[in-house]
Amino acid sequence: MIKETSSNAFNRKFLHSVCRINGALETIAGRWKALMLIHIAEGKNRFSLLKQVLPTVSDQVLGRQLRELEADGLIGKTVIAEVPVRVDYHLTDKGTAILPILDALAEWHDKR
Amino acid sequence: MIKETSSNAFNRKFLHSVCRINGALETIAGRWKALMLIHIAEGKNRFSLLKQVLPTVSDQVLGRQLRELEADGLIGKTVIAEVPVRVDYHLTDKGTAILPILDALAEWHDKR
DNA sequence: GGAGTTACTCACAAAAAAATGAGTGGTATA
DNA sequence: TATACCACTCATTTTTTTGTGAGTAACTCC
Repeated sequence: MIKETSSNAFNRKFLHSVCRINGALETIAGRWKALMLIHIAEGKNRFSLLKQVLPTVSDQVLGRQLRELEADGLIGKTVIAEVPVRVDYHLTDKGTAILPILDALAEWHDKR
Repeated sequence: MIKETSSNAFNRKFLHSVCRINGALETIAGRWKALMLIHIAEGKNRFSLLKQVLPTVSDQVLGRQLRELEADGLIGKTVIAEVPVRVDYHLTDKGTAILPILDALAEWHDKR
């Protein structure tokens, strides 16, 4: 049973309506997403390659975060009919555009 | 009973160790924090003023996020012995430095 | 004495995010 | 036939985050 009026969902919508920052933060705040974007940019652009560099992420979370990044337009995917199937991910323009902001965040974090 | 080795906590530490972005995101990803920072910058710098502009936030969450922002060095507080007691918040240098990054995020979010 | 103001805090409940363990389908190699 | 690879997906549990409702202290005004 879904409560349409749960405060939680209501508050999320409220925040989206008053400020776009919340939308932006939601698309990149998934625990592994920032690192996934960076790795994809550097050529670790497949499910199994990402698992190598993020060894402790669970399959399910990795799969879901890939789907979400795709749905939010930060990455695209190409299915290559090799054997076994191979799927390559790449950053879209929007995905590429977030990288300098992530850098800025990292630098900011070192401030005193 | 606390599991020191829960994957959840382990993964968080792992991410912090490999990339500062995750630390930065954690400090600002609380649902209300970005907006709180902006309002404090604009003079809505007290508990009750923040409640006015964020009417649906709960007292507990507002209080906790203020504590966290303070612990992370983004805001400072001044207790003024009026009656009733009054507490003013202000952005630190670090808190001020995040504002342009938040703006950049908002702009980025509008990209196609 | 009772109500109101400010700035919280606490125990608890609900919702969301992340993790676990197993399973799918196609192909190819031992 | 059995095992392995790749790229997932599912049902379920665990952990974290957010929200609810009530309560606190100190003081003032009626």
